[in-house]
Amino acid sequence: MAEPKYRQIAASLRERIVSGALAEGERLPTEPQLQDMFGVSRNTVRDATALLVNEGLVESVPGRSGGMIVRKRVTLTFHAHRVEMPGPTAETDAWRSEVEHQGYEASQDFQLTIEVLAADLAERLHVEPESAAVLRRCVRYVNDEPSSVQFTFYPMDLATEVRELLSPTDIPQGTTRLLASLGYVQTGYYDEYVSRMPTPEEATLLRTPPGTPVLLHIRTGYTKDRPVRVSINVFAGDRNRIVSTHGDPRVIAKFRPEEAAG
Amino acid sequence: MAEPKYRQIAASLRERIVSGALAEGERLPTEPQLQDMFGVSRNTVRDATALLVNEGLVESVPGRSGGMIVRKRVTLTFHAHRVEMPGPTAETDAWRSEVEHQGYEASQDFQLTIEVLAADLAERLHVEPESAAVLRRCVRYVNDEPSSVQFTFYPMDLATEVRELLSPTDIPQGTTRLLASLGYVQTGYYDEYVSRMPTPEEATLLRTPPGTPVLLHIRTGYTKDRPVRVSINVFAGDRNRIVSTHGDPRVIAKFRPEEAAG
DNA sequence: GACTATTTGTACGTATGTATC
DNA sequence: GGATACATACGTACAAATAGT
Repeated sequence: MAEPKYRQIAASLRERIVSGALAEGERLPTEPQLQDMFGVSRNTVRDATALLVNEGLVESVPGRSGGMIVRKRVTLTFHAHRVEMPGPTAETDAWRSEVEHQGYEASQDFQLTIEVLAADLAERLHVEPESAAVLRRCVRYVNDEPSSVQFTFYPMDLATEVRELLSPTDIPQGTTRLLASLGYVQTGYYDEYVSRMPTPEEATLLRTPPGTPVLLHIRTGYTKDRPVRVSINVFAGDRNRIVSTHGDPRVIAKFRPEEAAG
Repeated sequence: MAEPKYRQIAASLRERIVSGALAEGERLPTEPQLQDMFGVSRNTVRDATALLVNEGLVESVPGRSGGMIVRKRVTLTFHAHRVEMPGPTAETDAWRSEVEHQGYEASQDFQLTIEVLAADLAERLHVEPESAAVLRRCVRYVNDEPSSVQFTFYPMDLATEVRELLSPTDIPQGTTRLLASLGYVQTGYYDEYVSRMPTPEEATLLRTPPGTPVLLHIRTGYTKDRPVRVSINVFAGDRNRIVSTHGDPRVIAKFRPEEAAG
């Protein structure tokens, strides 16, 4: 057999989806219908649809008027450059204003804990592995749907200098600005971008359907003297993209005017 | 049933993997062994391992000494900031020197075609949809394994001005530098980062196992007068990360010395 | 090269459970 | 409750890939 039946069936359905013959939100034929159409058993049909689910193309909904549904995606744009580097462009609550500027409703859950640092995080912060750190965690919702989670780690010795970091509520002015006002001016940062499948915890938290990867943005911030924090943003890959601009701001404003606003 | 059997089995195996009890490259118990261990049918065992495969945790190898193997990942770092913005830091072949600096062997396949622009690309380039464009495509191999693909689109009218863009071979000095020497100096760019599951074509080209997402880096480059190109980098998510630094170079050099070199 | 043993892959059948309308 | 859809779980059989004899 050149190509297994279930792959042929998946290819046939995939073609109808990407070509637009099956639009977003539309239902695929039901399993019994697909059995008849392709002359195979139900299990073989399910092997085919499982492939599409894991590609993130369709989502299954049980029940009378359920079925395999072509997934739609509303993409929120997250501007990596707008949040940092103190100055006139830094905003009170950068993420919230981003979301609202794009016409959505923003909310977040904040939580503070003290954690033992994993080796890779300790390395980024230039502290001993197993050191303690303050973790400020923020689950972010767009239109009441979880969209991303941010984990920001501060070395413990910094938190003892800047006691506000231990405040168990969101800091309205932003921690970057707070630290700057106390002499910890961020003069540079190191950004990493990674894509992988979510852990089960992340999938539950972000309510990602099977076949949805996460996009990680890991930012290490430095003053002129030391690393001051590591921030890990975990984005549901089907609902977010990250944008960053470089070079002459007038040029960007000319060709991406929507970026200059907000 | 609170939690389905196949999910319980997957959770049990997952725990042994993430805890390190099952190290990278090691084999999971075989299907018959798992049937005995958990007292379930082979199909149920396969449902469990399929979950792990789609999470990118394990990979299946058929055959006598095959099995389900815990995946290992060698991560190549791609520096987004080192490639662009003409100046003393721009290198002859930025990607190649990156890879070799990290101790791997680099090679690439180059191909030039003329394409009709899709709507989203035409928008980025500020040209009419369905316009023609030059596509310079580069498949990049690390240690002879495909690692990423780069698609760079130049508007057709620019290619008629800069005929070298139509050369069907790699331009050693780099197209950014070539364009700059002809007066098309890149003064800014717009970066987008996206994570999604690969299309079957991408999965074949990059030889990604099931459960591996791709990481997309889309860069639109501008002179002071116009967009001059869109470059789409498709990275196999299990083998690549993208890094970008901002702010005072001395600070970065102090805390990430490995970034200053190479 | 032929053969065998082991392991995963494909494909079928059946039965029952759960969610939704 | 009844109808319809997907989800779970069992069983069976044979195919394909791989390593060793």
